Amino acid sequence: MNVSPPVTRQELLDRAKSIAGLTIQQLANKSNACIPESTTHAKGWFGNLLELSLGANAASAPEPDFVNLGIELKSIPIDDNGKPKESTYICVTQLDPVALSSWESSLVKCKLTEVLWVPFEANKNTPVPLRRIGSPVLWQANQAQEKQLKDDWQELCDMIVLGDIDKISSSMGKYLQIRPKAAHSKCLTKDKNQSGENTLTLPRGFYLRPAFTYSIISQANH
DNA sequence: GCGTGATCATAA
DNA sequence: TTATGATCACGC
Repeated sequence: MNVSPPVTRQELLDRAKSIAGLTIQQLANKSNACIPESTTHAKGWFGNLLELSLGANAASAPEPDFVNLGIELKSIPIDDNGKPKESTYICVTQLDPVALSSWESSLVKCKLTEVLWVPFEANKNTPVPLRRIGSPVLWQANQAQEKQLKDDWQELCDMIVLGDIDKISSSMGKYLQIRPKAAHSKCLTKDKNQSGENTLTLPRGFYLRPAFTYSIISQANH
């Protein structure tokens, strides 16, 4: 099945609503997709199926999934209580001071301008095909949320620009955190900070803490 | 290696 | 039980 990109945000939301309540098995059938027995070696599998099902541009580029709408698609695993099981990956942490000069032009803000969150059951005791898809939430940060994200981002980026990236801990940041994002811990990328010569460091990414994503997806019940 | 999609596995 | 640090798969 080849799904064309949605033309309007309402169309996108309608499509997401139409798959809410389905099991992963039912959604996979629509796309003639095979379900992995375990997600251990297919970590991004559901996210990819969701993109396919909703008509996202399958490009692996640092831009929103629905470029024409400026909307990012995120699947989010929840437990029996509806709480996120994991933090949510946003994007890589750029190490170029120029790219980090302002929140307004940051990759993080770009990705989080508007997000379609699609929760799904991820209880270990439930076989993958029987897990159900939840109600989608189309979200934009309110003023308080954006301020906190910006503050976290600014604090973390200040450290990167100053050459203190190795001092950054995942425990920093209230909503936003920086953690490793690589194939393995031996990966290296160039770190061109203000302190002088270029060094190599482990690639990292920005993540949203579960407490924050929970406040977002529970908006649906407010 | 970089960027996409993320979850795994173990220490705290 | 939770969160940090590490890792899996894929296209290019």
